Amino acid sequence: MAGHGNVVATLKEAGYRLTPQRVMVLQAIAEGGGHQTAEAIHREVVKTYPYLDIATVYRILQLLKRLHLVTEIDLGGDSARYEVAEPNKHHHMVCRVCSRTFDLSTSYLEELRLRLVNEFGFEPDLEHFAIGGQCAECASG
Amino acid sequence: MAGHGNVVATLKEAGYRLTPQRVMVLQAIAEGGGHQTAEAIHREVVKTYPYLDIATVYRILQLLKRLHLVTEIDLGGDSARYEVAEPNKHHHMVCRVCSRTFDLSTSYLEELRLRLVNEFGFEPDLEHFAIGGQCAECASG
DNA sequence: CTAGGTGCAAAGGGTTTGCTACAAC
DNA sequence: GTTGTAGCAAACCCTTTGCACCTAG
Repeated sequence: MAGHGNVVATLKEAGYRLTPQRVMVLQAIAEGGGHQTAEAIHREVVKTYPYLDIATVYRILQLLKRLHLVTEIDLGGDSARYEVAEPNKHHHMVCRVCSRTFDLSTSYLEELRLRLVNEFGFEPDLEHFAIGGQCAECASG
Repeated sequence: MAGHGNVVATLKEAGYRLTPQRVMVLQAIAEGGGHQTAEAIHREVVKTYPYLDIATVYRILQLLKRLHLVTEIDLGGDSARYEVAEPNKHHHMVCRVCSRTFDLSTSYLEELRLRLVNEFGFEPDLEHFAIGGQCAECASG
């Protein structure tokens, strides 16, 4: 897998250490494909490194979230799920007043999508999505 | 407040008892206005009836949810919030294959709205919302 | 009367935190 | 050598559950 160089670079630039645990967690998220729970990630890594603690997984996930390397999807009921962040994929919020557009990470709509699929079996088209509304500046001004 | 008759009727029809606790919880939700947590509801009722247990609040909320009298909104991070269900207000899912439309409770988009407001200060226009996609039947058929 | 509901207390599950030893740099 | 991290265990928070008593119908 290429692209891991980015992760390493991002970690180092931010002054974080590249530990085996972080590499393994990152691999597990990437290889797992979809949206995985912290527990699933832990279960996967433990196969090859039995000492990894679930608390460490949570700390790493927080870190990766903060660095925008992974995205958290949390529907409330069960545990949160994590996926590799795809920086290019996003939707838009369009202000009806000033017409400016703001990026909106796919994860926001991913939560909605997951619920529609799970609860209704309805697979929404969310490819080119834009939400109209009023931005913070125009609302306060 | 009129409309409480509906609630009483719904409870009785379903074979449930009308207890003071249920009335008080329902009142607290209605009067609280927005989306309240179980703890906030409990805090409110306890002012006039100090014996109400938080577990009872949760049990009543589950019941009201099951009867579609209140709606649960759960963003994952903090505790779930509850609001009176407004049966008339809903959005639509439109199947791109069969063109049928399916009702979508406002609570689904309410979660999205809350996140956009909280995290970006962006107030989305979600009045007449329709989501395109493919329904369960057309996806399996 | 009698099923269903409440209060109390304790358990549960996911997530976070304090601390000491350890490893990346 | 420093300082951030991992492992461990315990705490945390919200929510659920078991059980004996009580109350709405």
